[in-house]
Order: sequence, then C-alpha cells, then structure tokens
Amino acid sequence: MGRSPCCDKVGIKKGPWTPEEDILLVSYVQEHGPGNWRLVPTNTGLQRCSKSCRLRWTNYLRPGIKRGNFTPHEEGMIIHLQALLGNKWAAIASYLPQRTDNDVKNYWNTHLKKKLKKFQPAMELPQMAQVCLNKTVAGSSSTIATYASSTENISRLLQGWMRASPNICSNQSAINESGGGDLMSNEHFESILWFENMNNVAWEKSACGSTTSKGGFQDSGNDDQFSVEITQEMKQKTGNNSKFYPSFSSLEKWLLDDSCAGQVEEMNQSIELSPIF
DNA sequence: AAGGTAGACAACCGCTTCCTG
DNA sequence: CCAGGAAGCGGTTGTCTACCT
Repeated sequence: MGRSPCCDKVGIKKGPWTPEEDILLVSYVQEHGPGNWRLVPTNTGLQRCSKSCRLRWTNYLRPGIKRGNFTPHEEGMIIHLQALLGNKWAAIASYLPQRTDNDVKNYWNTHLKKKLKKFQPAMELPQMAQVCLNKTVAGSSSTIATYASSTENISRLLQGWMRASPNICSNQSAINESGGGDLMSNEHFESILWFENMNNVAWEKSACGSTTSKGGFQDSGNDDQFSVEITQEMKQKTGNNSKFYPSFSSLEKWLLDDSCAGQVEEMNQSIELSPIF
C-alpha cells in the first residue's frame, strides 16, 4: 500500500497547474464526472498523477468553492469545531460546504492558530470556542461577501453543467439550484446541508459533562460510551457508508449551554479589548 | 531600488481507510 | 477473511507576493 506509484513515474509533472491543464481537467470531469481518477491522466493526456488531478479538482476547480477571506462567522465556526473535533479538517470543512479541507487547514495554520495562541494561557480551547461562537452567532446576521479569484470563472462555467448533471455532486447541484447560481448565505447553507431532522441524542446527552481540559472528547472518562453512541447513531443514520458528523445546531447547543459558560465572561472581555476579532 | 523576511496558499508526500475481488 | 488497489486525509513543503529595512 502506501503512496500511489503513479507519482513516482518519470514524466509526471509537478508544480503549479497551468490554465491549459485546468481546462483539460475541467473538460474531462464535465464529460465523465468526478471519480475514477486513475483514468484521468490517461484519458486527458495530462502529465499528472491521478492523485494530483483529484486534489486539483476538489480543492480548486470544483464548482461552488468560495475563495478569499473567511468571514468572522466562518472563522468562529472553524475555531469551535477545531476545539471539538481536533484537526479533522475534512470534518470541519463539511460544516463549511463552500470551503475545502485544505483551505480550512491553511487558514487555521496561518491565521487562527496565532490568534488563539494569545488566549491559550488564559483559557482552554472549548471555552475559547464557546466565546467565539457566542460572538459569531450574535453577529452572524448574514456575513455574505463576494469573492473574486482566478478560478471563479472556471467554477462559474461549471455551474450550468452541475445543474444539468444532477447525478454528479447532487448536493452541490442542489446548492446551486437553490442559490440561483449566486453564492449563498451561510444561513441557507446550514439549513440545507445537514440532516435536518436529526435527533442527536448522543450529542445532546454529552453536553458539557464530557468535555475535558484538552478540548476534545477523547480524554473524558465518559468518552468511550459517548463514542459508541455516536458510532451507533452514525451507522443507523448513514447505513454504515457515508461520513457522518453531528449537525451544527447540536454543536451550537452544546457550546452555548449556559452551564458551560463558566469563565467565559472573563474571556469575552479580553476579546472585546483585543484588536484580533 | 535592492535584498531580506514573513505571510499566504497551492501542491505534494505518505499514512490510513475503504472497497472490491 | 485477506490482500491489493484506490481514494481520503492530515502534515509538510515550495513558491509567490507583499512588506520592511
């Protein structure tokens, strides 16, 4: 197993993608849909390994990707989801459907880590997360921004195709439908993205009791049971196949629970005074 | 104006997980 | 159940750009 051997082949190009390569890849995916990446270099003539093609598509060319500055709302979500889930960038990005895991990861490493470092000695991460959420939810009355990027046009070109191909990326297609081709509001996204009527018994049960000073669930004595509950529910809800993460509203509920607030007040003041947020 | 430095982010590497025969 | 291949994921690196001296 291990690394894919295709990347070691002689003649495999590395480095930045050219617009010509992008067009080749986009055209191919338009025709065949994403997936079967192994065949992409062969069928397109691209001098790239399949992995590279997949990455380029998912992180850059896929329609519906929002690029550019993160809104305070997104920032807050990342902070508290990171506190909850750890460095599970794919999981975190799934709550921010317009952002890729790579994007979220980069943003965390370059921006948020530094920001939070300032507060780390004063407050543990879950508390920080709660503060951030309180702030962002309070101020989240639509923070829609318009983003420009070099690839936005390519993405735009694909919007129409995605609408015409409901079997491909159906979720994104639905998003495009309902958004009329424009970028959607965060609220709209949240409303359609996650399993709407889910009863997250396990998450709600967990409440504050299972948090630890480390900011995750894994260190708590109750966590094994908690994990089992989550896992069972995941299997039930997803038929053992797809990825499952608890709905944002559940996380929000947990984070906003008053009994968790504790030392948050103090931190809030600190943040109010800080130029960071 | 030129060189140095830091920040941002695209892309790669390699490990893990999933799927299929 | 097992092995091999493909895809997913997170960590890291490389490169470009903006800013500073």
